[in-house]
Amino acid sequence: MGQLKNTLLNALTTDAQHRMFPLLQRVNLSLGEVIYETSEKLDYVYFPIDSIVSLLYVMIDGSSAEVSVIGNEGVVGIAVFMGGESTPNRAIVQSAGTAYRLPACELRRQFNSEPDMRMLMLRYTQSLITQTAQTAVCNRHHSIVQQLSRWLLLSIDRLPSNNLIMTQELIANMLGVRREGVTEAAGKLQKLGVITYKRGHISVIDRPQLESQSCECYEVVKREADRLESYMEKKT
Amino acid sequence: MGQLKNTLLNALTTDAQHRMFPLLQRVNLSLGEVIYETSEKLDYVYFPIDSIVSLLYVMIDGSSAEVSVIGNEGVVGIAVFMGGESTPNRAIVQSAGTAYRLPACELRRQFNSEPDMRMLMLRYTQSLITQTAQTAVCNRHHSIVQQLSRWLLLSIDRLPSNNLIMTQELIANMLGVRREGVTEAAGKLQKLGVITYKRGHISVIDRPQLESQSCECYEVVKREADRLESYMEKKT
DNA sequence: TAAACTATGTGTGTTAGCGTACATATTCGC
DNA sequence: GCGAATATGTACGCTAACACACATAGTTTA
Repeated sequence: MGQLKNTLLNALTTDAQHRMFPLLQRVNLSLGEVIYETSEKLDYVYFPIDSIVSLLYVMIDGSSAEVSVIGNEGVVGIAVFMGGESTPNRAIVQSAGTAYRLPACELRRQFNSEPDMRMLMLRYTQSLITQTAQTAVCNRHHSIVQQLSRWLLLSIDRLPSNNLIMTQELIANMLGVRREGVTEAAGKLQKLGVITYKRGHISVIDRPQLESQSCECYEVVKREADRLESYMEKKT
Repeated sequence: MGQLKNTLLNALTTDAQHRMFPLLQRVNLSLGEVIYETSEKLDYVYFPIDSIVSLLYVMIDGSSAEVSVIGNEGVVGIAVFMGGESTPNRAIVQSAGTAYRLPACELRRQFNSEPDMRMLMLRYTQSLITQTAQTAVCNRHHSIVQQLSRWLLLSIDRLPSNNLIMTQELIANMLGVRREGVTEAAGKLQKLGVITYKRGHISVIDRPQLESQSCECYEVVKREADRLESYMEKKT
């Protein structure tokens, strides 16, 4: 079995990959597409390849905040095997691209019957929890510049290049701040020579400096994700 | 088997309870006790009876924030079965009381071998994730009064009475705000006749009004926890 | 190429929460 | 009961982010 371009799928045993492959469907995800809505029952799960999906909590008054980001290191739809079947959040495509789609029932079946598959999914879930928890702390303590930096790092880590297609308005929705706040923060980063941007396009040109502008939250999440991923070396 | 006074243990099949009971040890947890430290390997898990445990993320500079609360509806130490063995947070006793303690390896064993046990633990984990995520949103958008109200509700839901033993200093650590901010917010709630407090003791005297002072976050988390709990009706 | 739309920039006043400093009140140890 | 330790109250200036208003600059459509 060749590279499946998604860390979780790659970590499966060759056997499991063979079982899985015929069930996977490659689909395109377009920017802004809502994969599932708050409390909606999930019919499919998605393993991003080069797309990024954000999990957003949306309040009654419409204000929102991202609680986690999922790229080719993960899977969208953990509620399927966690037993709840839905979650009170929205999953929205933050960066257009492709993903493998799998019927929810198939994942659930394999999760229940295959211990390896289960461990894989649970370890990933734990790293997702860490990300969410760190977001909570970050929202409490850090400035918009720090959070924007963290967010950009999380994004480019999940993309093949350092460019992302994303308006400041959308970033503001993710971070749960005003669009003007993002304009200001992005302006600062640009003045520092860390990024350049123009109308819907952002390029990171100095990653080390971006890391230094970010808070420790990025590092904590990354380190924990790496630690958990290191358990998941491929077996055959 | 009588009532075990912890929702999760109660939801086990009678068989499972019989297996479990000899392994459980009733322990006292004192206020402020650290159950486990950041990235510390877990030797035991704890099922609170009338105690409350907070999961805190602590930053390098010492500032902190609570990401979830665990009472007799849950278990402290999910990392044991999620596969990571540790998490980058601290678990600290927020309200003194008792808990059942179980060796980590026992829980892990039963989690892997007993599908019922597994589903139970995973559903609970999902509700914990919801709580963490909602905390992230709440930290972003809501005032100290709202957050304090939410926090008080979460606490008294897990206690037998409406009184809690807790200094404003500790609450401030949980919420990740200044102690003075808590003093001010608590003063407002007292002036409104919602709570009374004196030196380390807080009493909720008008719960409905406390709910109206809180943000929607409390409701969202509670509803989701109830939904997930409703799956876990005891089987025999 | 003009008009409509979308994205970004900028300014002004407001406010919640912060940091700091210190005062007062309550409880504990001896 | 007295001093030390701990908990709470209050005040002042400061700052980041807010809400709102509007200007400018690209991009799409007709």
